[in-house]
Amino acid sequence: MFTKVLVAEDYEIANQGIVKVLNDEVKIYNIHEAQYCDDAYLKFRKAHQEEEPFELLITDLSFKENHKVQTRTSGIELIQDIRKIQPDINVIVYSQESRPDKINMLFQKLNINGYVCKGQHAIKELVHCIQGVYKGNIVLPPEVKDANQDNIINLDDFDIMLLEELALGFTKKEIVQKLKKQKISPNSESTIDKRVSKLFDDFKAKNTTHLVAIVKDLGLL
Amino acid sequence: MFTKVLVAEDYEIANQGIVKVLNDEVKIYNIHEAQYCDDAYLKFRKAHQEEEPFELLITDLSFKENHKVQTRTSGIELIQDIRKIQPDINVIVYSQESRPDKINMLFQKLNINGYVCKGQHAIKELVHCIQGVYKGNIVLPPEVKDANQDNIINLDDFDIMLLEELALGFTKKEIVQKLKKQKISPNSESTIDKRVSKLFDDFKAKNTTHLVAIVKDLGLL
DNA sequence: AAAGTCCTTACAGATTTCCGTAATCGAGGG
DNA sequence: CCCTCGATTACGGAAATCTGTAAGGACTTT
Repeated sequence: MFTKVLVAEDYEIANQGIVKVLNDEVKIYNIHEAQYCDDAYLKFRKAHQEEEPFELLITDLSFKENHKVQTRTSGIELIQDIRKIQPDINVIVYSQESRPDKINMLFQKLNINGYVCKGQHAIKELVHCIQGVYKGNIVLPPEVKDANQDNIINLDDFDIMLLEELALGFTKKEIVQKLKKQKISPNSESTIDKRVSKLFDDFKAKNTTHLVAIVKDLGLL
Repeated sequence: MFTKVLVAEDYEIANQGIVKVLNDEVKIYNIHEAQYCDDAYLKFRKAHQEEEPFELLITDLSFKENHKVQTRTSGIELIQDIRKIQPDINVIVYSQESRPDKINMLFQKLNINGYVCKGQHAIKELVHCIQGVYKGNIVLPPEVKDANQDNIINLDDFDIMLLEELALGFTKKEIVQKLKKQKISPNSESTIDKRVSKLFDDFKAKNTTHLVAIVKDLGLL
């Protein structure tokens, strides 16, 4: 089993809960805690420099900013930064987020090893996840397994970029100009039209405003 | 101090944490727990019928739906339903939500007595909140106190309704028709235009799509 | 009573959206 | 080689958005 673990979670009650679960259920005792993203990063770098690296990172996604100045505001950045130092580190994300698209994004873009959803069965799922990751598996939460069958709309980077620009209030003409300036193709207004129309169909949206509202609700932006 | 308390919180680790805090810090021992909204409601009604009512409800806002069928999905409905039975019950909401507008809404629309934000200092804040509510005070979280000074954009129900309709993809003409059908005034297209333009100014939005995106991000919808 | 303010409403024009049709181009299969 | 398919692009027109100006009513202030 893993011997040295870092838990990054700003919510102190949950932080204690995780430690307790690791102790009682998984028999891991060398556990370091961090309530701030920056703190987690520093602890990680120190351990790596001293050649006693962590084997597993369990982290939340969102960290509240408060009096202390934080350069990393989200667990995503933390994971990216830590992976730069130690690419093979095992990462389990432990977060409130339950939207399948967003969770899938974590697996695809960050190559995390496991995900546990804060919720009613967090203890059981966390134990199962740690054991699975230790065996080298990718452990999806039940929420995603269920949803993964159908209902997946394949959005490429261009679609996402379009949605982001639209959500920022840019007109299609402005987007076209940006694309031409950056020499990204396709970059004609009519293609943008077509693409967005396809998104209307995909998400059953009536117009651009509706589309952005839907996508925001789904957590894709 | 309060003697009989109901804790409604689906996240089991947090649930245990609250009980522990109430025991250790506030010396409350008659604590009943509920992991489901419906469960909380039934326990409450039973206690009230047996004339041993709860004095305080501590509840989360969001409850995950799962295998069990839940008629109440949110803590808001739970509070409303419980208030119908026992209007003077003290209610403390204990939730992830940190956006001032949303928290303010809870105080204004539901007349809750206190709010504690899940976070780094949840224990201290929870204790402080319970003690304040026991003295008959309304206890705002620090997040809201800080933000309440400036930065508040006053949205009336009409504005919210407009934003909701726009986010649902209705055109202004459709909204006008709805309003006329429901005999709600104002209901002219030009007033709708003016109102939305004012919202543009308030939120520094470039167009309707941008506006809805901003408002979604702020959590007002 | 007069002046000022705020909200509602009407109207008009420039711009943008939305949704057709149609032409072009490149990749791949028969 | 030709044909098809999908993606890109061009173009056009009805509808909707956005932004002005202006006028009327309710209310307050002086």
